Amino acid sequence: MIALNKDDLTKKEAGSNGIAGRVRQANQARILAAAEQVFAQRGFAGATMAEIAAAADLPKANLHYYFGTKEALYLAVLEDILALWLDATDGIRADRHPAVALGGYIRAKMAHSRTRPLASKVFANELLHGAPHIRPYLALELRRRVEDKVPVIEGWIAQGLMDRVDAKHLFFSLWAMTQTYADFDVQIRAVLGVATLDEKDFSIATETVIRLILKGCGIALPNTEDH
Amino acid sequence: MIALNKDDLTKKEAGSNGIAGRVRQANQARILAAAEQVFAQRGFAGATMAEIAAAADLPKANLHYYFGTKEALYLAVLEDILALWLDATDGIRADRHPAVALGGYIRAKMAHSRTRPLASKVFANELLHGAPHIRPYLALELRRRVEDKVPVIEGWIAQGLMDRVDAKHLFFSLWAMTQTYADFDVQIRAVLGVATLDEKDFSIATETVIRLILKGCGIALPNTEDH
DNA sequence: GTCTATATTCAGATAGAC
DNA sequence: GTCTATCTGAATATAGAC
Repeated sequence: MIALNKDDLTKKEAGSNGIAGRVRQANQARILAAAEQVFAQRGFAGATMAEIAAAADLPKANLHYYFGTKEALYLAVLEDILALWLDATDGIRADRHPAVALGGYIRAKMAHSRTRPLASKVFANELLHGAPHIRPYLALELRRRVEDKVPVIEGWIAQGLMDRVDAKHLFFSLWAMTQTYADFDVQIRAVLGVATLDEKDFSIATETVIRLILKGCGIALPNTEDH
Repeated sequence: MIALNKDDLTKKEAGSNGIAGRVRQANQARILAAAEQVFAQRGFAGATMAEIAAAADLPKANLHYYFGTKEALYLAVLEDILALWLDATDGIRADRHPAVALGGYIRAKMAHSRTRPLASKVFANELLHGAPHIRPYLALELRRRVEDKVPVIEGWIAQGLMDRVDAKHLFFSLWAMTQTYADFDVQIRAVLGVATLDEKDFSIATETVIRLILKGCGIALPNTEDH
């Protein structure tokens, strides 16, 4: 399919944004997906451009052409992940009952661990080694996001909807309990004696975490069943 | 202090186990400590023998003389950590009240995160990348250890001392909640807005986790205050 | 825009002097 | 037993043909 029709060429700057732009987008997406996989498995230092190129089924020089350096490619992967990361907290709002909001948050984070384990691992690896590439982001964006949610939790406490629990440490526990199923899945699989974590394993995990957290925070089920 | 007195030489095989043996032990310990630090910060792939040597304040060739290869040194570090790891579960026994046993376990794991964060990070990094060096250990020793503790939890449930909670997933949550304070401390420090986690931070963290877990499992305080 | 062939850098490992 | 100097292999990056 090398031939291209007229419609494709009607786009402005067709030479770089038309067909070629599509090839570019497709190649970049393939490289990013391959890079996420290799960085998740090997870490930043352990990953090689050759392995990423092989996973993307493209020549090595292609990666440098699109992303310049290994570090720039890594940053591009991290950026995708970070955008994804913050969205999950959206459901934590003062107008919701804490059982619905926190239960939904746990479900979302667990679904995340199941569907995007590689993203979680890349992020975990970055944190584990002191977050050299995203420290500013943590201190600004993540911190602000948590600061936004703390008053919501404290509002629920003031309304008597839950116990007096330190909101920030509650988040640390939530992140840890849910992300461990992606980051440290080898350990979980070894203890459970299974080759892979299936839907049922995640279902039990999700219900266990929700139960521990909701009951642990003294949150009763809401009257209306609107979740 | 090159000269050595007669007493030192009276030891059997003095040449390799006497003074020299002590130097050997001291050097090996220094190398292991330096290696733990560098492996924790950089991961296995990111760590270099040169950096470990610099941290140990010894020439690079010395490391190869004592441990042969980088991988052998890494395995020696992991072995030390693994021995330490299993001991913490010792307090989980059927003859204890779950509030005492699990509360004590959480305290022990939290103390661990505070005093040996580097060990925790080396272990976390190994798990994160699929545990290539310790997979057999996980499937045998760790799994057996958990299998030993599951009946203890289920005994407490049968006695009505706690809710019906999946014992294995309870362990996954406990490990995650406590180790996150060592492994992902950058994230926690960023959100809390502090440069280092001090005793007070760990105190709040410990009480929060104990509260969440004990209440989350429906565990009431025991009658006798023997902890 | 794409890719082969190569330059450069750097880390793991060791030979051999002390 | 210890360490300097060096070898060897591998990985990032790029020059230049197509």
